[in-house]
Amino acid sequence: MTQAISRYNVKDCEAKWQKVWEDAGCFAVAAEPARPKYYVLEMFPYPSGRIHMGHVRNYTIGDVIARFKRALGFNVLHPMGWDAFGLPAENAAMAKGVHPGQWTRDNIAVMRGQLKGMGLSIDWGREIATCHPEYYRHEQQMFLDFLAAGLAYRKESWVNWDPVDQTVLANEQVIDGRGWRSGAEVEKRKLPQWMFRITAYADELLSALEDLARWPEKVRLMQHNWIGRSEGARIRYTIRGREDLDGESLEVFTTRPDTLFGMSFCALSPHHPLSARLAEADSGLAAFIAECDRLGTSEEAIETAEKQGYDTGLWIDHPLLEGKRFPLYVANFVLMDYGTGAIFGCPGHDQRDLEFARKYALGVIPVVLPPEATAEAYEIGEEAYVGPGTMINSEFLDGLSVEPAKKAIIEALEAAEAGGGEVQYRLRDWGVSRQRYWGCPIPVVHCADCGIVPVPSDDLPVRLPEDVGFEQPGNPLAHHPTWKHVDCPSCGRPAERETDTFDTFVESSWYFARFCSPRADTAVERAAVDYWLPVDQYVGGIEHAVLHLLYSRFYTRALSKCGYLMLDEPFAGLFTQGMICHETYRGGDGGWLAPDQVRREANGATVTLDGQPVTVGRSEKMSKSKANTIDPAEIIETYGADTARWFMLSDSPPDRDLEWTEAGVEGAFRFVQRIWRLVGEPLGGLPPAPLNGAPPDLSAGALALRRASHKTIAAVSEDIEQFRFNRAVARIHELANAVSELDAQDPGERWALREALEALVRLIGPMMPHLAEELWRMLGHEALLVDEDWPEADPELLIDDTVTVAVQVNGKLRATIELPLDAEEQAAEDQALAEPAVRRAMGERAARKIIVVRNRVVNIVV
RNA sequence: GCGGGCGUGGCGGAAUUGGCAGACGCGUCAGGUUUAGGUCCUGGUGAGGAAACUCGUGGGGGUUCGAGUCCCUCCGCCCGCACCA
Repeated sequence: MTQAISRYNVKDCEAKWQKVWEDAGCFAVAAEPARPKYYVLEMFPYPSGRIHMGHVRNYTIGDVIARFKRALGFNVLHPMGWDAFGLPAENAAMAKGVHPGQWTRDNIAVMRGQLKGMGLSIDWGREIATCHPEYYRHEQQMFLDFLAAGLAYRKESWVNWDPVDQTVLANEQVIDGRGWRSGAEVEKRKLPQWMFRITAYADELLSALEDLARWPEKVRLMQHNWIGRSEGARIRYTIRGREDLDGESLEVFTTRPDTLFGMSFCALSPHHPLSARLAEADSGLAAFIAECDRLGTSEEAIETAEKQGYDTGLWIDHPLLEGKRFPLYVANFVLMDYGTGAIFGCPGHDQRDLEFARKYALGVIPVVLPPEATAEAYEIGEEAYVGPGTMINSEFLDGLSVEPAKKAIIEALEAAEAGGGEVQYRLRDWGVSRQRYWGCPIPVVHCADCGIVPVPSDDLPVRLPEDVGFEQPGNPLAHHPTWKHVDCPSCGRPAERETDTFDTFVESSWYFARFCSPRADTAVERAAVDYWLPVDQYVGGIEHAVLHLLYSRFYTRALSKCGYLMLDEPFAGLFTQGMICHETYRGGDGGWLAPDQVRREANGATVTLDGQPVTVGRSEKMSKSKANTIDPAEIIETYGADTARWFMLSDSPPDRDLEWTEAGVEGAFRFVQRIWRLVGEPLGGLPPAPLNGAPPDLSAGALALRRASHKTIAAVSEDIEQFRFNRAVARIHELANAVSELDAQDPGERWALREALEALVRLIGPMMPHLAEELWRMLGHEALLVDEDWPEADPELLIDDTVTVAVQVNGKLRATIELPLDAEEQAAEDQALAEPAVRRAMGERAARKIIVVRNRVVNIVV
């Protein structure tokens, strides 16, 4: 009854079904308030030119979820767009003379085609590109609203300057002292900047992390640490020693106010305003500050830098001890970015302070006595003591432990009006000004008379000019002959536009909301966002743990404050996928070789195509710099999208790194062909669709296959729900094996075979949609598989009537026995003791104790 | 330094959360069909052993009838943050 069939024609088939889905508008959705919705979103791509393997993995995972939820009956929103502003477009303009806009649009066209070739269940009618004025005009309006709400402001501040990209970077965009994109060592510069007041939400962004139950613990932790909440106290000191400053106060922040009586100095950051003032009259100090600036902020610089200070000659009074005064230094290890930019030093209980005190021969007074130590004998050696203990040498704090001492000292400071309790965050406000062309113009005008004037809403958008040149370094907007010259919207006199553009992370902070009503005249349509948001499942790379994912959480709150949304958290569920890795190769000259420049010889050695030796390196993240990339377009061309998708899901759990191998892809391809034969060959002998109730008196083989089908349905459903695609794949392999094993003879068996094949086809649907659709049609169904409901497992077929139980003697496995499900303990014992291998292992000894775990194990202790 | 994760066959990884370690796949070996095959089918494949068995989840120790799973300790690798007061 089986017959040989031709090979599955991947290319024709995939193109055919993609067209069918598109023509039928299968994935176009509208808000339907009566239906449950599910919003699946993958981080939208930057249009760099071609899709890479990371995209394939990202969009495959998202598409499996989208198709699965759709089959479960949800109204699924699954859109796609382009994060289209950014520096690479400008670099391309400089290198190739193409306009950034043209380059971007060309790339989008190529990549859209590539993504469509993957067979994604995307509502392409909602496609957006952030470089389009219809997108960024709304962003400009949001900025004006933020400005009015006090959420955006302008400030002169020390910034991270990327000398290669010629722009400012936010703190989150500096990795190990280097620009996140250029890799150039970042310099400190003082510039006026537009800032977003993310710190206003520091506490909320922190505490709400606890409720993000469907976010990876790792990401929540990284955000927790990034926000960096510390409880402590602000302490005000009076400055002495110079007439014009005498009586002014200096504020410091500390998390250890309990150690106030152990202080021996205060120190200012080199960037503290007071340092600058003092340096005006002190050339030695000015030189010291310049020296500090010269030392980088790189990891090595910090590790090797010695604690250094400059004695200002000034003194500060102790706030609670009459007549006690301490020297004031400027010190290289005090950060202006954190707290108040000034510290008090307690060498006994802070390692940095101790090193500083030893160097400048300052006092070291222990004020916290470790539990085992005695006050008389206790001294601080090379290590500051930071553990718990009892207060000593501390006036009214003596005898208290650390936490009560903190409370008591804060009360005393408040009473003396010299400070009080305070919470500090490591999080800084988000600097959004970028000195670049290819970004959203910041809609303000600088007027000599009126100052900073927002562009009126009616004049939006402020469009980027198309006619710009990239001949000179710096920002083309600033060099443009006419663009920036405008009349002041307020007084009408000649004024200048702001030439900075927004950080591109601003666009990605609200695109998920725009997708809900992508063609609306307003930024968002309330009914649409109220229905669709939040995103139910977001999928993307871990690299955005504290960038995009933190900015978006802030921005959503800011939009809600300004009336755009009624929502705090944009992403209810988050999944972070692992990277795609590949072996690395180096030739004789040490240069990197691409995978298609090497081959494997029969003896296992790896050589270049002309036989030269190759050093095989470890598997690393695919990157252009190591030449270990594989172009997904070539894979899809050769094997088809289903094979690429299936391989992506097969072996590695999706949150772990995936090792790309040629053998693995070929294995996936063989499975595609195998399923094709498995369904196609017995086709003529199967009962026709639709399949009605099972015939009575099924053979054992038919019943076993039915059980396998339903167990697989249950397991795969659960696995997809839990993102365990690799396990789902294994279960599907098992069902395929079970199908192969049954040689269907009678009508009951043929019935069970059709049931199994239909289950198989429906289960692979989300993962290999083209193959599944083709086979569904071959099985005789008129309707499209994408419109079918997800299969349901029959609970009765999930339970076997017998179970295999392990029999142990003293915990060691000696035999297995078949028992009826839920057999009585006595029956299990009897059967276990009757096993020859068990009797051998027991020898002459009698059972002292028998532990029976029903349906699992019998353990005989002798 | 602080925080987090991981360590299981030749490889990717399973293991119902304390109950048959190695599912499934890749690779490989043997046999077969076709034979131009890199196709397909059958069987084997943690190590040692002829077998009975013994050993085996990074190392060491512990709890337990029973540990990959729990506890202690050490080692290695990866990631995030880092002079944060």
